[in-house]
Amino acid sequence: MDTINMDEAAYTLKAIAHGTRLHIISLLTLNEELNVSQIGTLLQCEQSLLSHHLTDMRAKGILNCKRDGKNCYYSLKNKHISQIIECIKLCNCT
Amino acid sequence: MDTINMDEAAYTLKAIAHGTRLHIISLLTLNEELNVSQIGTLLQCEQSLLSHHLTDMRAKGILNCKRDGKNCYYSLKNKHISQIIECIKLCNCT
DNA sequence: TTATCATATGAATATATGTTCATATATTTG
DNA sequence: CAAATATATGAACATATATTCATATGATAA
Repeated sequence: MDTINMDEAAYTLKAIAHGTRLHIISLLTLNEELNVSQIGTLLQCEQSLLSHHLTDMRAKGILNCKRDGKNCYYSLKNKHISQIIECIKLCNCT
Repeated sequence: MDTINMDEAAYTLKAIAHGTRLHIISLLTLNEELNVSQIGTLLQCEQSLLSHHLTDMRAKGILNCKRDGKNCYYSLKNKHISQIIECIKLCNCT
């Protein structure tokens, strides 16, 4: 309940409060890991923009990244994050 | 999983992705309803700023408001929203 | 070893969000 | 009705976030 925790929670929420980013989380909930091109194709998102999103989400502790040859595979750092989407949908359906 | 739902979810998330706003939700999780002055005291938040937050959260469907005399009592429109704080804390503790 | 593919980076710009301050409105009380 | 109290509003400003574009880096293959 203290302010500091709320700010930390807000920091994480801000990192995901965006349609494209939630979509990325959704894809990585279903797929364990995907490379940037795969995500780009699935999301119809331009390369550079997607890269910025991924880099930022990684910097903020939402995603993991591992390189394999030319490709970079992203995955969820903590799967609990997926629940947020479910939770919000419940809120939006009232 | 479709984009439109993600944008809707993002809209709601953006409305709460802020330390003060999460704190408001936390207070209203514990208290059912509180008036603006009470929230202001508990949060140590300046009147006008708090009012902007409350008005916006109301406009975006997070809060309900009912006037009783000079006071306005705010409450959560959908209690599911409280879970988000729990959920995020789990994510931040890894 | 250069051409190609996958991804990242940085600067510029556009847009959205948060904060402050002054002032307005609504309600109650004297 | 005038004063006091509770809350809201709007404009100005500050700051953060998103998007685009050009270019860089890293890795593989020809």
